[in-house]
This record gives sequence, C-alpha cells and structure tokens, in this order.
Amino acid sequence: MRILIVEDDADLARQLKSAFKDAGYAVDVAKDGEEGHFLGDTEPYDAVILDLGLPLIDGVSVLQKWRADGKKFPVLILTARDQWSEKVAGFDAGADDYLTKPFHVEELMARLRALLRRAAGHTTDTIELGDLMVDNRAARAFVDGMAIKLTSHEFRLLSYMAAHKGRVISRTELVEHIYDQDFDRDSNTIEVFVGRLRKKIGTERIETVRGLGYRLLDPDMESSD
Amino acid sequence: MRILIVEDDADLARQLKSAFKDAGYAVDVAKDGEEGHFLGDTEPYDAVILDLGLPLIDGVSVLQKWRADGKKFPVLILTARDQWSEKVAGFDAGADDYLTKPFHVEELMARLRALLRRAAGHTTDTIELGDLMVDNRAARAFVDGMAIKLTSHEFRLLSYMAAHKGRVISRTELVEHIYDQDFDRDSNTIEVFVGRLRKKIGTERIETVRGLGYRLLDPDMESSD
DNA sequence: GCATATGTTCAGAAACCGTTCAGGGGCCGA
DNA sequence: TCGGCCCCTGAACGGTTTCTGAACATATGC
Repeated sequence: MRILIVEDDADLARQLKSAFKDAGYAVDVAKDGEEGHFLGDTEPYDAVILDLGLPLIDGVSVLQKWRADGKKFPVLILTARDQWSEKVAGFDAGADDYLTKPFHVEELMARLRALLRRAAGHTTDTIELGDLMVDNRAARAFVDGMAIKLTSHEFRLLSYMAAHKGRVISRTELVEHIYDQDFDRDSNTIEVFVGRLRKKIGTERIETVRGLGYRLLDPDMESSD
Repeated sequence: MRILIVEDDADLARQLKSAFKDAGYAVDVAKDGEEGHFLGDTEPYDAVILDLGLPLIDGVSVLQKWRADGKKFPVLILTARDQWSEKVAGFDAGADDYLTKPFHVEELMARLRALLRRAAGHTTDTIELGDLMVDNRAARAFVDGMAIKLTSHEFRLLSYMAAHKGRVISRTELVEHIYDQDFDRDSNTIEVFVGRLRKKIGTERIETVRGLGYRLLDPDMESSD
C-alpha cells in the first residue's frame, strides 16, 4: 500500500514516514500544498494524510481540487486543536476522517488501516483466498493454517494483490504501490518477488497474464469468469 | 502497559503514580479534566483511572468525549462516597469499573489488572507461553517454574508483548506503551531491551520480523512454520 | 524456430538488527 | 550527605538478511 503524507512540519513528517514505513507502507512526503497537490494528482496513492495548515496552497483547497479531478483515494486530514471550522470545511471538501493535532502515531495508523479497509470493501484485517489467508494487521500470511515467512516486500506484494484478488494487476501498478517515488522501473524486481512469493504460497496461486500482469486467484470465485 | 491517571488531588496522584510505577507500569498523570481529556485523546493508553470530581471539565464529560471519539481503553472511575448519581452517570458514559474513595491502593491495582486482563482477553493475571509464564500481578516472570530477574523496563516489554502474543509489534508501538510521555524516539533502546530479554527468557522466544518489528511466539499456537 | 515475455539464479550493495560498552542518573544504604 | 550500585540510554561497530539489477534460462505465441 502506498500513501502520501502532506505535512509541512519536517519533524512530524519524518516521524510519520518512518512509522508508516515500519508498518509496511510505501510512503511519499510533500512539504507544501503545491507539491502535495501535484503528487496526489499524478501518483496512484491508496490513501492520503493531509495537514490542513500548509504553505502555498491550504489543505482544504488541495482536497477540493483532487475531488474535482475525480480522485477517489481516502483522505485523512490533520487539524490543529480547536480548528473546528477547518475540520468542517475539510469534511465538506471530501475528507474521510480527521485527527486533531497533536495525536498519537498509533491512532493515526489504526484510522488509516480502517480507511484502507473501507476503501477495499472489506470489514476485517484479514483476507481469505481458499486456504490462503492474509492478515494485514499482523503482517502475516497462512497457507492451510500454517504461517509462512515473508519478507516485508514479499508481504506488501501479497497484501496488495490480495486486496485486489481476481483482478489482473500490471507490473507497473505493482511497482507503483509497493515502492515510493524514486525507484528505477527498469528492473525485474517484480518478477523476482513474484517468483519468491510463488515458491512460498504455491506456484499456481498467482496466474501470469502474458503482456498484462499477474492475477491472484481466488478459488471461491472461479468457475465463472 | 501504559496508563493515565486523572486526579486533581496532588498527594493522591503522586502516591498512585509511584505505586503503579513500582508495579511496572508506565504512568502519566493529568491534574484536571482538560489535560486529562487531551492526553487520553492523543496518547495510546492501555487503561485510564479517572477521578470524577475534577477542575475545568468534570470526569463524566471527559469520559463521554473520549467514547464519542471512539476511544476504547478501559476506564476505572473514582468517586467520592455516596455520589451515587455520579457513579451511574459514569457507567452510562462508558466506564468499566469504579471505586469509591477512600480506597486501598492495592484494591485499585487489582481492579485495574482485571480491566487490563479483560481487554486482552484473558481471565487471569498470568499469561503462559509454553514454559514461560508472565505474572502481571507480581510483576515477575518464570521460565520452567524458575523466577527470572527482570528490570522494570524489561518486564514492561515482556508484559506488553505477552498481552499481544503472536502479533507483530512494531518498535514504535513498543516505545509508545513502555515509556511515558517524554521520550526521544531516535534511539535503539528497544533493540537493547529485546536483546537483554532474549538472554533471559531464551533467544528463540522472540522472533524478529525484519522491517516490521518483533513477535512473541506462543508455542501452543505455532503448530506450523 | 524466432522473438519477445517471463522465470531463475546469483552476487554485490544496502538496510536492518544485535551486541557491546561507556557515561550518566537515580536509588539505597551507610 | 556521600558513595556505590544498578539500570537506562545512546552510539559505534559488525554480522546477517533482504533487496536489487543483471545475466542467463525457459516459456509462449506468432
């Protein structure tokens, strides 16, 4: 999962980035409203954390522009204490949740997880595909009830594919959601990771769709198609 | 485990803080309703002790606000003798237990332990993981029936991990529940403590999940792997 | 069977984690 | 009040895992 943090306080931004990276997200940071708006417009984020008090363009305006452009990603806004009017404006502009500063990182993470879950149309932190189970909260996966050991990138890959099970996902899309901005796309890391994942969860679970990408099969939904 | 005490009587607050610290908790104290509400809103406590008679904002209102904001931590309220109506209001507002003043510190500790137990889904004060036993009541741990000597931070670490056994816990989360408010997060103290703990309870009991955090293994649940 | 797309293997690099240790602070006993 | 002891902190260093990118191998479709 890839998220964008728009926050001008450099310390806070760094802290958040590190915490979310620890939790297995790919994280980009924008330091002002303009950069934030640009990134959100051009990169495919799964969720955005948006501070409302920003240099250049204020948060509410950024959010309005995104929504006007048809951007659907969930947005969690950060407001200063007692900025009640801003908070309301934020919701009107299309925010999905808010948190008042100062807040606790853990709470922010929990809320973001909830947003991502809602966005993916799930009600729990776990996704099941036949006898494969992906637990996003514990960052663990099970095959037939047995835990399998995954590295953090392997898990990100699996987690993203599980959130979009049954759909063909292009290499580009995977790269974009697993890595943050600066990454050299001319490499075959995705193939490598898919290979490693297959070795661990069973080759047949990930179908290759030549020329398009990969698909994580959901045994409960096959037959039709 | 990290708790918040909201109590305006300075003497009592100090006494409680010291008692709970001795028992191995990380403790924050708030002196009035406003500060209490703010802390509870922003820090991830495992439980809260809340006096109902408070300056600035009364206890019941504080509690109501927390619950309205979706805070789930267990709350134990302290009431003056014969304030029956307050007590009822407290329960309606979402309290989990109460104690009337004056009380014995020991009873308060016992009730708080019970709340923490329930929150973690246990029925006793001790948690067992194979031949490792964590006794939250006595703040001690045993391996194979033999007591092991743990420093207070070592015990906090173990206790928190035991309450969430089997789950991956990030460094960030550990820091937040083991320390009280002021702590510089850019250090490797967690690694150091994990190292020391491992030396005492056995290296293999704490699994490192690279890039994510640590997991306390429960031999009764591993079956696989 | 050729060309292109995908899979596999591997080694160097980078990130991450464990260990050790010294300095400092707090607590306790003298 | 002073000294000693224990514990905590933060930094440095070294080992290990994981990631990356490339080279080579195999599969697929034309």
